[in-house]
Amino acid sequence: MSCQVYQELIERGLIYQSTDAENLQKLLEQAPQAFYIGFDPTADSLHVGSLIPIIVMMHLQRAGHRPIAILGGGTAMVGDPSGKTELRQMLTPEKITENGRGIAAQLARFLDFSDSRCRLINNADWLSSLKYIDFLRDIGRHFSVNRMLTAESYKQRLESGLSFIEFNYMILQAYDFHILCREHGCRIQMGGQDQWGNIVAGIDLIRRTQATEAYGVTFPLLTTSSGEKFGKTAAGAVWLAAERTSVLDFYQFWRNCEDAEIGRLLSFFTFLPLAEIKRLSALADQAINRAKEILAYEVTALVHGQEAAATAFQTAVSRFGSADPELKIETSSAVAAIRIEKTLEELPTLVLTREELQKGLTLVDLFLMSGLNQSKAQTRRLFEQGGAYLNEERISADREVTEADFKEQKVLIRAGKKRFHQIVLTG
RNA sequence: GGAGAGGUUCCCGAGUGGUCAAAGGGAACAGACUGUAAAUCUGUCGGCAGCGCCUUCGGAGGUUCAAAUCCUCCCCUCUCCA
Repeated sequence: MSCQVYQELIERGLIYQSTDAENLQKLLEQAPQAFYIGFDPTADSLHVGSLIPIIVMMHLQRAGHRPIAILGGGTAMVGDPSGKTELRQMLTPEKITENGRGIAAQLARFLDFSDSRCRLINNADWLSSLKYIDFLRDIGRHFSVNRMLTAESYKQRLESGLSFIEFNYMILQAYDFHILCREHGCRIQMGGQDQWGNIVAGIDLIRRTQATEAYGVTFPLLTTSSGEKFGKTAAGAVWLAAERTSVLDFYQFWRNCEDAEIGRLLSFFTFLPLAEIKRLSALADQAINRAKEILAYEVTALVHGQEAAATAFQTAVSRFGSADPELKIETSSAVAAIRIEKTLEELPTLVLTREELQKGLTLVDLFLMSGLNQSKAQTRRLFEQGGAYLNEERISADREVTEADFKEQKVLIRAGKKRFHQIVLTG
């Protein structure tokens, strides 16, 4: 097993803070360790925000450690106040189970679940059957309310309001850690920066109940330059599921990152060697676009596979041009091997039948159906502002769409410079 | 339980009877400039069969020619007291 993982994680900037770094590193170097990260089943797909925990799990699993992904089926019934300004809406148990299935399927793409090398456990298994009085006596007595109130996550909420149910979240998460430590020998918990208080609470609990030293690690919180949460676009969150965010949109999300972010994003989200990342992120002016292509390709390949990533790359290149057509910039990324075929384009597509067309469709309808716009008013505005194109010709006013618009059964519509959709006619 | 403050369009936040689809800022979208970047500038930013209609200012009623603005009840949040 590799002894360097912890160091590697630090160098990649993936570690924001940790308890007792020295001993934690020793622990990781001595023997394979079980560690856990929790995932909230708030949707049936993960989004790019969950990618950091996943990547860290991959790093550690590759180094021989045993990841445990905890599906927060039990804790989702309560709602974590950390990093949130108000009470989250509660999910039904059915929805949580359903979402859990989707998340489990996605995790399987990143982690090796064979021979119990990675486990997925739902904390509802032990949380939902808890007896209140027993729990208070066995676990609750170990918690000091005075101490809990000093947690940063609660401090914020003390100003805006915190309900008792949320106040209990920390205890439940600590209890998860306690159970995992006892039942699975898991002594390390990791999570986002906002999880620090919850993690430390678990460590304290384990020390008291099991006289065992446990460790915690948090990841940095990624934000955009304007302080927004990373991974949000006009269309909403960037999802890992292709049905929710098309592969091309996913690729473009990374391709359009800011210059200043490229180094961090490469080291967080790709497995390229650090030396290479350093070199790529030092590229100046237009050359930095190659680094963005590499980033976009690598992350897309990780999430959607090499083939889909290559297609997205070629589509983008044939649309916008290549950042490094002569391949002058060295990289170990597989993107370097992709031959650029001028005509290859696979755009998000909407299939339309002849009957539908003959019933009468306007340009506005087309933009709406493609999902490029949310309302007719929004689409008309786009037309007025000169941001709408049909087959690369600017649309100045709405009109009926006819078969004459279709070339080889296809039309291309475009909103702004970067958003495309293709409509294919059948039947 | 008592006293006070408050719930406004994606977010923050003005608005106390008509001129309010609701100031201002942020985010977002489009255009210009560029490198599919940043910054900047300009425009837009509830919906619809577009100069008119419909829905919106915590919820339900009411007063009025007319309500986000007044009244009643209810729900929720905060502060202080018990």
